[in-house]
Formats: sequence, structure tokens, C-alpha cells
Amino acid sequence: MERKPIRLTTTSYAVMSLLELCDGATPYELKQMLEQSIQNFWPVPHTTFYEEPARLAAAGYLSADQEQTGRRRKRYSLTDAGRDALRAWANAPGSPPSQYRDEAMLKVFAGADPQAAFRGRIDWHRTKLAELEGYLAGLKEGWDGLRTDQWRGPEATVHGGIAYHRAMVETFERLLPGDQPETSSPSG
Amino acid sequence: MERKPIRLTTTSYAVMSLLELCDGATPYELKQMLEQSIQNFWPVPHTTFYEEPARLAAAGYLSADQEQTGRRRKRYSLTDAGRDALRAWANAPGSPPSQYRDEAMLKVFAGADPQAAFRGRIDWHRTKLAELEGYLAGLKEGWDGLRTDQWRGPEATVHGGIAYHRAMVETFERLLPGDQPETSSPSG
DNA sequence: TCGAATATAGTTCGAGGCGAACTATACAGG
DNA sequence: CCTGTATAGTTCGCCTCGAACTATATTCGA
Repeated sequence: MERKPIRLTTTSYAVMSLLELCDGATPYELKQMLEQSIQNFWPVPHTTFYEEPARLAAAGYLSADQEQTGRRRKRYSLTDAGRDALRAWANAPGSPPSQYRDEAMLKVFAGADPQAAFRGRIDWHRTKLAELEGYLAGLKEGWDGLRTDQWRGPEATVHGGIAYHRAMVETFERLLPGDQPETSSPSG
Repeated sequence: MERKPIRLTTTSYAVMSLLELCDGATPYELKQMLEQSIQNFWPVPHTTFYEEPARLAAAGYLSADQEQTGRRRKRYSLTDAGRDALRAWANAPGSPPSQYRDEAMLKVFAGADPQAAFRGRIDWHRTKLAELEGYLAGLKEGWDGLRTDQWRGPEATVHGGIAYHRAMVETFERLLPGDQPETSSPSG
């Protein structure tokens, strides 16, 4: 077991928390799990699932087991060090501020038409909402070998995701009608 | 004027849109402008304001003018190429999906106490809300040499920010009491 | 049963993002 | 004039990210 010291990032913990739920998963499986769960709170590009577990394994937080034929998949598991680090992080109080990133709003700042931007967002959040409600239904029947009772935390985050997208739809809808709620000085 | 080709990122446009409002600003001034405006939609670490304008200048999108004494500040201005690129981007329809990043939710996914996490978020969004409402008042009197009528776009984004933080406060408050809301779908 | 088309799975790479830590200038008060 | 603190600017290296790519699996028609 290697010991190359690395910095554990939030993405590291995202990977580890998925592995805790689904020990021995392949990168591809991790990617799919994420898409149906924490994607809404912590987006991770798919290449990360090939690079990050390798990094974590090199530092001793995961153990790897590679197939010798075919796709030569690697299956990863948490080591004790990994599990300890994960629990320590999860139990530590406080977290850095959340971030919202929206290029469309930036365009509005730069002078683009707010109506069009907001409408685009409304559509997108509606789509995500429908998607999540589908996942929620799926969750109850267990999912890819996971049992319902293992989903305590994950289920809470799906509910959170639904609440989030719903709130965003409502917010943008309220901003739509006239997006200068008062300040529009009748100077003209 | 150099011509080293670079990729224009969203952060590039953030810098350029601030410069369009406040021509000849120093990196430090840009940083302060951002904190009161697009920080809510596009977080940018302060070092970026020293590195990114240099990069943009090297590619011909900005012109630089460095003081020869004291702090040796650099003041940047949009070139025609920069202004054109900015307008082209702002007028292009569509934007990549927005992102929400919240390490606290990830901890909940990993098994942390949702109540504590949500309460922390409620406090934080309340603070931001108060901050933004202050900015909004300041906006009306112009701000650091900027006149009110130059703030069309920016003002819209401050309103957006207020709506956003308000919605997040409400959302987390609703999730608080019992964080398993029933799935209350009217589907019967 | 071959192989073309498509879907699935995995990898490489380099530019850009990011924050810790640091240096330097300005300014206020004793 | 010195010292402390606030303000302003910079360096550096690890991590992030996505485009582009390779490779394996599967499907389906001839």
C-alpha cells in the first residue's frame, strides 16, 4: 500500500462516500451512481472517476483490484484509512459556503436579455425536477443491488434536490414578468 | 499588442464585463466590484484578477497600463477585440447548465446530520441576503464613480441574487422540521 | 459467422482554476 | 521615526475539467 501524501478534496470525499455505499464499484459505476444522486450538489466530470480513485489508492485510502481481461476494469474499496478519513470529514461541523454558478446570469450582468435567460433556466430546472422525481421512485425499490435502508443519507439529498429545483423554478418564474421590480425609473 | 491565442473562459468574460462597466480598473478594484455583484453567480478567487487580465492582455483583448511608482498597479481597458468578444458572447443564446455546489449536502449524503447542515445554510443565506440588500441601496446612489443608469444589467443581477438567497432560506427552512417530506406527490 | 454500426467503458493531456502562503506598499498612532 | 495593521499584489503547485481519443462489447443484417 503506497503512502504518497495527497490533499483530500471535496471531490475525494464524494468518491469515497459513493464507495462506502457500493463497495468494489468500478469508475463507470461510480459515475452512474453520482449522476442519480450528488450530481445536484457536487458536479464531477466523468474523467475524475478514473483519475481520483487512482490518486486515492496511491495514498492508501482505497485498495484497487484490476481485472486482467476484457475492459480491465478496476474495482475500488475503501481501506480503513479511507473510511476513517471519510467519517472524520462527515462529522466535522461546518462547511465552506455553497456556490452557485450560472453563466446565463453573467450574460444578464453583461447586458443580455433577462427574460430569455430566465426562461431557459426555468425549462432546465423543470427537466431536472422530473428526472429526480423518477430517481426517487426508483430509490424505493433499491437500486443496482443497494437496499432501501442503505439510502438514508442519499434519500435525504434526493429530497433536497427536488426542493432545490422546485425553488429555482419558482424563483425564476417570479423574476420573469417585469424584471425591474420597482427601480424602473420612468425617466423616458 | 500581443496575439498569443488563448481560450476565452467564462471567467474571462466576467473580467471583461466588469471592465466594460469600469474602464481602466485595477485588479483590486475589479475584485471589489465582483464581490458586490456577480460573486453570487460566478465566484472568482482574488488571485484570478491578477492573472486573468494579464492573460487577456497577452491575447489582445485588453490593454494594460502600469504605474511606475508605489504599488505599480496595472490598469486595464478593453480593446476593440475584447469588446467584440464580450458582446458576441453575451448575445449568443443558451448557456451551459447552472451548477450548485454544497459540501454540506455532500456530508448529509455521507450520513451527517441534515438538521445541523440546513441550519448552517439558513444562517449563511440570511447573511448574504442582508448584504445584498445593502448593496442594492448603495447602487441607487451610484457606486465608485459609476452612475445608476450604467447599472441596468448589474442591477438585475442584484435583484436576482436577493431572490436567490431568499428562496434558499425558504427552501432549507421547509426541509428542516422533518426532512422526509412524504414525497407529497398528488399522483395518488 | 462475419463485420459494420453503435453503445459502453476507459484514458490521455494540457490549459485553466484555485487557495495557501508570501511579499510589498500605505497609513495611522504613539 | 518606528511599529502595527490594513491594503494591494504575486508566486506556486496541486487539482479540476473537458475535448479528444482509444478500446471493448453488443447488436443486427446479409
